[in-house]
Amino acid sequence: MMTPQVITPQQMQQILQQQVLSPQQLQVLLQQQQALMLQQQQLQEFYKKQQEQLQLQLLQQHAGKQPKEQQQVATQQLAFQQQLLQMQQLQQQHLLSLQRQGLLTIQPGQPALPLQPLTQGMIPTELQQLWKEVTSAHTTEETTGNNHSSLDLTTTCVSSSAPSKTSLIMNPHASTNGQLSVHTPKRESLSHEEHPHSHPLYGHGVCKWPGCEAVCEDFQSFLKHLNSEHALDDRSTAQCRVQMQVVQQLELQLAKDKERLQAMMTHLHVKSTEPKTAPQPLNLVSSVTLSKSASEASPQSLPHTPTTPTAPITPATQGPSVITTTSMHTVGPIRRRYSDKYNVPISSADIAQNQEFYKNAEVRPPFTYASLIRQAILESPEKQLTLNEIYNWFTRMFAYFRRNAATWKNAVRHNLSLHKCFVRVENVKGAVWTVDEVEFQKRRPQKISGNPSLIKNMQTSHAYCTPLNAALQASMAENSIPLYTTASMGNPTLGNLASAIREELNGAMEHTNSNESDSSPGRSPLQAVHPVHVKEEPLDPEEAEGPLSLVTTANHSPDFDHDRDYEDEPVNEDME
DNA sequence: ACTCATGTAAACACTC
DNA sequence: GGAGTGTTTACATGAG
Repeated sequence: MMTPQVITPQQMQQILQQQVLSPQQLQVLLQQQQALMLQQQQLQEFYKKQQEQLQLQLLQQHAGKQPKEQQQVATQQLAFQQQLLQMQQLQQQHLLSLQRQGLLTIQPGQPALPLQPLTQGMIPTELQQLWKEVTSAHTTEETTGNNHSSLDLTTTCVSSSAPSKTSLIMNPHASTNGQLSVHTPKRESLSHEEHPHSHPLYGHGVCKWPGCEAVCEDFQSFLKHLNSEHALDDRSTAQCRVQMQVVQQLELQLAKDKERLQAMMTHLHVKSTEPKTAPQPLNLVSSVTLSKSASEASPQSLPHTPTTPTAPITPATQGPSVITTTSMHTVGPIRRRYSDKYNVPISSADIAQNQEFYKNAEVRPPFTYASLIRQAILESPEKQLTLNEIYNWFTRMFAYFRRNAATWKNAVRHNLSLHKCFVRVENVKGAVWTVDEVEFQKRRPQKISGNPSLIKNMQTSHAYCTPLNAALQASMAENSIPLYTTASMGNPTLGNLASAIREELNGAMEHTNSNESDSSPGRSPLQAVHPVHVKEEPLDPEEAEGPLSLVTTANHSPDFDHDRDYEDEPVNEDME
């Protein structure tokens, strides 16, 4: 019985998976928080009913010995209230956690943060179960007088009279999830003896007991606090039970997430490998490599990774053509927008694999023509290419550009002419195109929400920075740096890349500021060249080649003659 | 609503 | 004259 008022596991999944919440999703969450207020009222009613029911029971069964029973009832009620409070606090902690991660925003007026008398996220059924469980545990404890027996709530619940049925129903996880070995002070002490300076419940001078956050200056005081405030009692037991449920739910969510991820990857794998065993996609969410084993992660193959599994950002126009390359052949020239290209969350997946992926899969690369052109030029040994060489680079690097030549070639020419960052230079054997990095940097400040200069410099960085990788990095920067940060956690290579990128970013920032101070990459051929045609702002050759010094293009120079491969190979112009 | 970046199409001029 | 190259304009689209 999952009510929409609580943050359901599914929603938690989304939160955990997406890393980014759309405004709509945030809105939904906020609305849910508001709905929690209504839920609260229901809880209060339920609580009253429970009280009445209990009172009635007690009156009927134990008319005589009231004092003790009443005391017991009072204790139970207190425990229940504490239980509710604890649930509420836990939920708030979750919300706070989400907030800290930037996954959830809660408006100041929202009722989620201020403590409420009752839990906000519990549904009546759960509360009822908890209530029965707590009371049963309490009863058992009272009757047996044995504190230790209450440690295993599962057992005690079963042995208790009335609520045992519900407890059983409620405990399928508990039974497996560790016999509910409540964190007794004794146990805590043991654990801390093993690790004198670390305790799961102690950190940053604060007691991390759920909902506590008491300040403990040192570990000793924390232990005192732990033994005094969180001793074995109903409250602690209830809190423990709640925590158990939280963990169980999270585990459940994780399992579901994994399942979903597996399904996604399986699905994508089937399609992407359909035409040819295309290598890995470049921009799957990095979390894939984290959550899945290497063997499982292999099928990842979506170039345009949806931020959310349920709501891919890949537009409809791109959906089919992205993976099913066979469809591309029949589609022909498609006039479409790729405005999502910069919204694609791209992880720092294996560069070579990415390259291979686009080489083989007729997938539209999620990069602008300008970026690609620039990269083609920067990748060349002398940072200059003829138009035809640019064409060849496109066809060589992207299977996608082996079709619809008229369209994209026109686009390439259009971009070369349109953007000031591309400078045409007369060569002895004709004209070549170069990149003016300064202009290129000027070109895109608005698109980048983060740091505009990052992209640029990221793109110009690294010897192993293939064109794809550069574009990937740009995309990463335009989306969220943490993406490749997380990726680095799971992959040493990626980690190196990530750190290298960070270094590069730092250096590049300075570089950008100080600008043209760096030396030119030594393009000797160009020195004998006069820029015959320069758009609007004349640039002397040095300026044109200036900021490229970061780029070391050793990678592709040897096989640059591969251009001929596609040169000789007539480009398929089937769309015309 | 507006601006901007981008993609696509097309017309045109120029050169080889 | 045709192909390739380069420029320019126009329009559509999506994002901010």
